[in-house]
Amino acid sequence: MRGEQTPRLREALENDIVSGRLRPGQRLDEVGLAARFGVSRTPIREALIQLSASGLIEIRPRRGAFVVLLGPRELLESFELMAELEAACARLAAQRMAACDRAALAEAHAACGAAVEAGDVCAYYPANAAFHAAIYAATGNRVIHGEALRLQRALQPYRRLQLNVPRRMEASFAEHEAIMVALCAGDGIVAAERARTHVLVQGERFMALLAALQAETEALAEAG
Amino acid sequence: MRGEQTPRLREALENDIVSGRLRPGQRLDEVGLAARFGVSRTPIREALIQLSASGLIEIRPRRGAFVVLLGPRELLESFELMAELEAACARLAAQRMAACDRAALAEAHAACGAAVEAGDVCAYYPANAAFHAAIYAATGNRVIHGEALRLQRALQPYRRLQLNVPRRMEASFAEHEAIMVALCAGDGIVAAERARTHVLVQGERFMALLAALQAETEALAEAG
DNA sequence: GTCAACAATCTTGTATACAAGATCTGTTGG
DNA sequence: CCAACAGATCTTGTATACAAGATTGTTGAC
Repeated sequence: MRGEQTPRLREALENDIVSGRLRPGQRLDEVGLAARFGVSRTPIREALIQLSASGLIEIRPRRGAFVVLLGPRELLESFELMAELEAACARLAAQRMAACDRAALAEAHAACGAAVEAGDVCAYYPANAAFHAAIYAATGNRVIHGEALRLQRALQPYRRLQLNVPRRMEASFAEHEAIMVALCAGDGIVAAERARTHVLVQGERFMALLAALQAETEALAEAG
Repeated sequence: MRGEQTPRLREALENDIVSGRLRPGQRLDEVGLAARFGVSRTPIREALIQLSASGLIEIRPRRGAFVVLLGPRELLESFELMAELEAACARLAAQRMAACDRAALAEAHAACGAAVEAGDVCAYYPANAAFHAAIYAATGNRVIHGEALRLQRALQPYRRLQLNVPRRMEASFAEHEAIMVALCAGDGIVAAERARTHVLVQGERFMALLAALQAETEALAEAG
């Protein structure tokens, strides 16, 4: 074997989970993954442990690894944490944003706008993520930046289900606009409040969809 | 082997790091640890990966695992994140605290008071940690609770150096008192601001001590 | 005397082997 | 016909073996 396998495996699996190729609740078989990636179980296990630490999968001792399926409570709680983190990021960013951060944010916002114009929901996903990531970066605090990114990724599989709500993309973009205005005005308090609400609204929208998801999951469980 | 080794190993190493038996910057030798715990390298490696994910150690590829030694910048950034998290916890706790949370918080606060009365800095450490943990718990949000605990543990090795500052213990206790007042009054805004300041003050006090620590570390590096 | 290149040694990363717990299945008894 | 149990099978958790990169110490040239 040439180099290090574990990082590659972790990224590949992370991608599969975040992109939805691996569904929440699905079991990850070590030997199967080992065969698929052409490596032994050892680096697979190490990658799984890392994914478990970042909250994307759950390892149940002697039972195996499962893509995390957040229940309603945990999902709501996670969105609440995300909302608080985003609010903190917005507050700090408003105080500290440098010129290059401003430019990056404007660019990300424009990309969101383009997706809205085109009515392209698929393009809005990554543009939206990049917009939020630009705010994290604008805090100038790499630790906060990293934590926010980690949580963003952990919630990504769920966000995916959500922008299909009619007119949600347009509403989201309008909220981004309002956040940007506050950020550029240097008003941390308002920016924080708008960011918090923006995320919490997503979380709440979710609960409705979650009910459907749960029902579907249970139906699948009964059927299987 | 009987049961699962990895969790035991992780906890033991975590303890060694948090308690300061393993110094920041120190290298962790896999075979040495394996011999010490009477297991093979495999579970040791898995425990190290978990510790790396929780931020207590850093794994440099092909180089080994090292107890994280935060530089001035990272330390300040980590304290800033902690401050934001604590502020969020205080705000949510003020809004939601149940009777049992109130009781637990009062008890933890009393324990801090006892340590102050006795002038026992060693007893104040865990009492202080318990007080903060009681606030996290009072949010009723287990995800936030868990994240706050994780970060608290990661910063513990550094906090250890800090309460030796003259009268810091008394000042810390007075700040706790002020936070409790706001929490019990249900004033989330004030509680959040006080909690944030409380943590940031710790972080800032640190920078002075850090200068000394860095100087010492560099001296050691030169000497060794 | 200092620096650079090389070899011996050590450590990590990965593969494979094996033991023990979990799951599944087929059978038996009610 | 269903429930419970015993054996077989599968999967995980750990140990060990081996290969490749990193470290260290030595030697030789300048």
